[in-house]
Amino acid sequence: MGKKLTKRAEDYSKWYNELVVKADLAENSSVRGCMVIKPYGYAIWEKMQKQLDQMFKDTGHQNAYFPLFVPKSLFEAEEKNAEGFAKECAVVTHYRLKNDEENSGKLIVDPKAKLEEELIVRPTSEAIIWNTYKNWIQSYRDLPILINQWANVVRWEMRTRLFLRTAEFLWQEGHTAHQTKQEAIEEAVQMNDVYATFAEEHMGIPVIKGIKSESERFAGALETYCIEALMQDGKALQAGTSHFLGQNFAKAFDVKYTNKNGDLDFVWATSWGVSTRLMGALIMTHSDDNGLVLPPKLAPIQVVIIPIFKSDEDFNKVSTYIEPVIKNLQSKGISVLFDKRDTFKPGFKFNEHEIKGVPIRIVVGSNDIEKSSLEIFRRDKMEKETINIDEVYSKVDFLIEDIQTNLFDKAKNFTNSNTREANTFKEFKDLIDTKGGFVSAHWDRTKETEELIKRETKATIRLIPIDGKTEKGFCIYSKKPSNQRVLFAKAY
RNA sequence: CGGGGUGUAGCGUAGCCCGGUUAUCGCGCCGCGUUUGGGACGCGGAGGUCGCAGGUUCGAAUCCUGCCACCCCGACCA
Repeated sequence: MGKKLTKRAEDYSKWYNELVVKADLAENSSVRGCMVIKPYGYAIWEKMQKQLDQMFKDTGHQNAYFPLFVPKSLFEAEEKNAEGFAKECAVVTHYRLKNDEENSGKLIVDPKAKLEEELIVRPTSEAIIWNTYKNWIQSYRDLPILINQWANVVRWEMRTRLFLRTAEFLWQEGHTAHQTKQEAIEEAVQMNDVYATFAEEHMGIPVIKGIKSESERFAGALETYCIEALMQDGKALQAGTSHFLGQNFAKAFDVKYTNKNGDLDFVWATSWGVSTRLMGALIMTHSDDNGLVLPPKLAPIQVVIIPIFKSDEDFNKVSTYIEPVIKNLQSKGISVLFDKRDTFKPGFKFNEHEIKGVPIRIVVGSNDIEKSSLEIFRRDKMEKETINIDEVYSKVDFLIEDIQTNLFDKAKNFTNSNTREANTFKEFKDLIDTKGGFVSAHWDRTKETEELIKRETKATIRLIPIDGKTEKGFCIYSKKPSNQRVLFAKAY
């Protein structure tokens, strides 16, 4: 582990990368575009998984698992979806290797083992799932189907970035089938709300809820709901999406049910997902130049206790002094690490846990035993104080709450103060170029204008706000009338 | 797929233009000792097919050819 992290102003993406590696979250793999998620990073992902999963269960969903491979014929069934993903698919063409006779010890693909039909490694599972649902659905009594899958998917991206865009990533994808259009739309909106709640209350990341413009919409969807968050470098990150798929997939896979009147009808569908990209959002939202900052709800270690000792005798005294505190905190469900390693000096440990974003640190030594005290430190504000050992329980309870709230509030303020209105194209360009952040502006709702603005400024429409107020105005680019502002930003 | 760049120890690098001792330095790693309330220090040590293949040469990390990999900027994207 090196010294301080690079200042983020110099080069944000370098800073981000270095942080991910130093905080021991993940590293680039030797496999093209893929990453290795290290135990500490995975522990955070597991906490996110567990909490999200509970929210899915609370809204009536169940987990299931579907195949990794999608036969090409199924994949191409829903044309728009297939077209949207075609350029980034890994394809399995053979099922066997054999010894290379000209090059001993090496293997080659056996040309005799060519598959009749190629298998696509899922970039998303709509096709394979809808092909399965076809057999599950006959009557209105079979509906709704509310299923979620935790899985890995592969998208062969040209350029990759740890957590934000890797060739393989972990995610959850919900796929639901409903009797009515209304019910499906409500489901899609509900799950987008679940994502927003999770982002804000668990991750401490303020998000804006909205609808994607047609060109940013998921391939095969009629409507894409999304949450967007603003990162510390002023760029936006799509944190989650929920799609109303209409009857597109039902029609493509011929999924019909008999309704109460005895008529055949296509079902209505939704799909929704969040991925390990959320880890990227977490890192970029809260981190500072001292490293990662974790909200207590997602921190694998909430409290680290560092003993100061010179000898075994010292250690035993400190250990006896602090043991009841550890037991008590753990009994309340708080995860505590007693860092008793004698192979590292205290100063090293302080820094290590700061880089890893541990929310609370407690330091105890023989000085404290005499005074019945201990030192307690909060990572978010980098503040420490010495308190009486009896106060530690109420203090920890308070800090766990307070750090969670403080992180959200801080990020919320940042987002608010980096969301600005533009009324002319010149103003717009200025804001995008010099300040970044979200820019709220009128748009004429045409693809053409959206494309031209993107080409000239690199900013895209992140979303059409759901709670956005209507307001008469004129498109900043075409000057045609508009009745609602939309949010633009440069995005990841 | 277009434009640019880089491959030297686990990581970061010097040397390459102008070929010539045992391939440089820092971090990290191992051993011993002293240290331990904010990233310790001293001494000793281990670790290299200089991306791969071929060529030129008495001699190649260095020059030439081909290949491969990765990075950055575009296009694509959760």
